[in-house]
Amino acid sequence: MATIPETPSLAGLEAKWAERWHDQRSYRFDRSKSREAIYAIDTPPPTISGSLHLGTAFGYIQVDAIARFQRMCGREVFYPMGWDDNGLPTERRVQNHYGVRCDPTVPYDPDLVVTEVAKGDKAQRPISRPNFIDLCQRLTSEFEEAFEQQWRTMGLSVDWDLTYATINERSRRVSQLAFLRNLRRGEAYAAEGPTMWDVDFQTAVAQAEFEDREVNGAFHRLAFPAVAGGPPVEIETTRPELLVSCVALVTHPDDDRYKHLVGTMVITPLFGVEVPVHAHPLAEPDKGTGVAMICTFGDTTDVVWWRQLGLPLRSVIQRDGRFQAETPAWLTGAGTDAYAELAGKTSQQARRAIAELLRESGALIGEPRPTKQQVKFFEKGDRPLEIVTSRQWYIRNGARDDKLRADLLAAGRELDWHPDYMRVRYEHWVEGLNTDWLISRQRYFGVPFPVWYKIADSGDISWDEVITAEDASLPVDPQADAPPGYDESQRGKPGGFTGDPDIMDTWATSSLTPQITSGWIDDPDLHARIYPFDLRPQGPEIIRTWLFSTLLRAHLEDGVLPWKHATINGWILDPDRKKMSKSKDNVLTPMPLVEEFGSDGLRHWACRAAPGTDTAADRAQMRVGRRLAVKVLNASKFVLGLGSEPGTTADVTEPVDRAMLAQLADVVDDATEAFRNYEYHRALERAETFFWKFCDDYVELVKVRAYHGGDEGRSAAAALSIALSVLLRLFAPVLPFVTEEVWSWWQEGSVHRAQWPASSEFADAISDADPAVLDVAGAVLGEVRKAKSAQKRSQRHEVTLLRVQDEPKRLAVLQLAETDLRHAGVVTELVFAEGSEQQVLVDLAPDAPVPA
RNA sequence: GGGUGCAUAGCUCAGCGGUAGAGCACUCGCCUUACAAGCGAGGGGUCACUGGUUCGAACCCAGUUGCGCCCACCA
Repeated sequence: MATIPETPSLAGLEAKWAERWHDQRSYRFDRSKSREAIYAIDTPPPTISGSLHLGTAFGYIQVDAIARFQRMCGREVFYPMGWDDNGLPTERRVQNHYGVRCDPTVPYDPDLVVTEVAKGDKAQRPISRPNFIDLCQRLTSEFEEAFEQQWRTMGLSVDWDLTYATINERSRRVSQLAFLRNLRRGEAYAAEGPTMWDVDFQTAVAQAEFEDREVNGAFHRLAFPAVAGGPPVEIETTRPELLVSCVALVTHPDDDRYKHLVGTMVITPLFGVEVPVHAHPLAEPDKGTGVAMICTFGDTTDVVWWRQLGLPLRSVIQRDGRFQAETPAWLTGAGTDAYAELAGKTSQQARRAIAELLRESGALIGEPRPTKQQVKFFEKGDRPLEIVTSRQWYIRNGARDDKLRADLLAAGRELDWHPDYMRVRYEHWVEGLNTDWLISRQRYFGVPFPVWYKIADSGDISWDEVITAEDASLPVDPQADAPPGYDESQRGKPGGFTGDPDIMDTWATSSLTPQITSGWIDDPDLHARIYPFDLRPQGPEIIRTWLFSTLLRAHLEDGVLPWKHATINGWILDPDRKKMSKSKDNVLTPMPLVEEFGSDGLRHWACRAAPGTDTAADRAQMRVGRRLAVKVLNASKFVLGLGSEPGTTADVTEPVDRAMLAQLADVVDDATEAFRNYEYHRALERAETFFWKFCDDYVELVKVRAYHGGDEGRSAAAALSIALSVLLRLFAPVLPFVTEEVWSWWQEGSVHRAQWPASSEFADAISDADPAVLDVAGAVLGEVRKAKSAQKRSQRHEVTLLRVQDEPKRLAVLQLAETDLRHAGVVTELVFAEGSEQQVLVDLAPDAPVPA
């Protein structure tokens, strides 16, 4: 047992205890426990970057408080930590960090040397795919170490032997096996079709990764001559450059203005292509002229029309976002000349060019009218998404399967959400799904699809002849490994094979975090002990991605819910209540705040916020936490400095002491109930309010008696030490450092492995206790303090006469605390008088003569 | 446009049927043998607005306004 320092301090507590917890494996998961005795958390793997964001820390600290509570309740907590190092963010970071880019045609260079490049240096040298992946792994492992250090400093009670990375071998194996099983059951499939495409990253993008942004556009009004003569048909478009891809016009079937046109042919301006006019209910009479141009493809509605009306495919935009160089086959004559002006241009460039051509030709009616429009972007992208035709892998998600959709909605209702209203976001997402989940990405750093394709004797790839990897061989890299029954010499040869070039979307891996961490494939014993998990904590913005996709994979694989509870944390706002974001340059990182307020101060701030509630990054609130931690140190020093050995409940005989413990019993019951319901903030609030009252009123009342010893003094000392033990444990989940420090002064072992307090521990010290004693005495003491303050006297100033008038019943209660009240108020004479209402009269002694 | 959450002291937030709360900030005091990085006291609020339910509403219901977020919206 350590000695109590003369002046206790928070300085150095993080370093001291984080190291000791690590060395002693304080939070090691004991896998010998049975399922009922285990609490399993499906920890979110934070995206690896240079430093943690304060918002990330905010959410993880709340989860840690829950984990610590469950551990103290006697459950073995399975609390892993993952690193999301998979996918695009890492690729982009490697590109910028080392000034390289992946070029699969470059051969592997085993001696490649790269160095960090200066910021803003945009030059990127091409390197091979294996070299590129090496760099991704090198960079992420550096960041992982830094992250772990920061988390430990903030006191996360993670078992650091249970870390995982979304790109490591186990994750690749689990991802590939789950995919193959989806494929066998018909839940995964490949399809060729129009796909939302990012022209910069040159990859397909899934519905969940779209976001709308407002951009400046312009309506161009165009005239289409009718083949049969008569007035031309006018349309409005914001994408005139797609005129070359126009395959039809469309109008609403009930629009009387245009009914006569349906079934007729018109001619595209400039390009001279004859296209039909169709009727379709998705055409909106009040948009533009009421007649829309259908192109392959300008937007998702075009895709619907194209499918339902059986229109031809006339795409010209390539995967790099540029108009193809060759003149499209459907153009002749003047159309060929017009196209020459567009070939090789980007959409933006083509738009300007075509507007000029249209103006010259007279097909443009009036000038383009500027407008603001909402356009779909890849959330990480810089240019609008285009729609290109490509072959992609999908997993069924209920978008086109009513039974599956209904099952997933039912699963969402079965899950316990904290707060409950977050469930609605999930339901809306599932109800609004309109495409299956696109899981393939045309990128490099990620989990490859474990499939190959046969190459026909003609040399053509037979995309329908899929060769799948054997389960036991996983993980495989089809770019490096030959499929079963083939050898490497047959790669790319007629009669041979070719590997699938794509990788899986990062969510296709992270949707399997429960399977990855639980040992689904390679550790069935562990899997049985922790799966399904108890808790999935996460942010609100990834309900539609991570939460939904995890639930989907578990449903498809096992037909079960992967966890019982989901907690959704709130956002961190800057002090002006604006959402923090990098673009606003108002992002705070946690470590400087830890420096200033201590980890306990930061944790206190995070745990004062209700689950799911957006919270301002308020330094004043963190200072409050720091103050509380300091107070815990000092109050503990006082209690433990009373000298005697810790008292027992039998020593607590005085009414004031019993009243305090009776009130504490209620606090313990309430805090326990709150924590069980994931309301860590209520538990903290209850404990904290009690603690300050305990310090200000109870300790002040009994201090002198405790010093004096005897039976009465022993009663106070015992009550104080019982209360301290309980309070330290109540605070332990939120203030792990200061509580552990104090615990180490007088107890064996860690407070974080101590039993969560129960009021039954001191039940025999509070039987027949009247909790009002403390309140009544505290109120009178308050009157004494007020009188001294009003007369600008020290609180140690003598009260020559204290006269309390009150109802007999309250007087009787007050008399139980008479001696303590005399000591605390420095009262010489105390008089009680019965009366109908409370009146307190305080006579202060005249100022003492100044000693000569 | 649909959904959802929020609106309580100058600020940040608890409270969610039973006499309006905390911290910060502000004012005035106090070296008081746990703590001056402390302690005591004080001022400060039609609980957004309008109706309703109730003996009683900050709290429940309906509507209104403002703010945030999610989804839809590319002619």
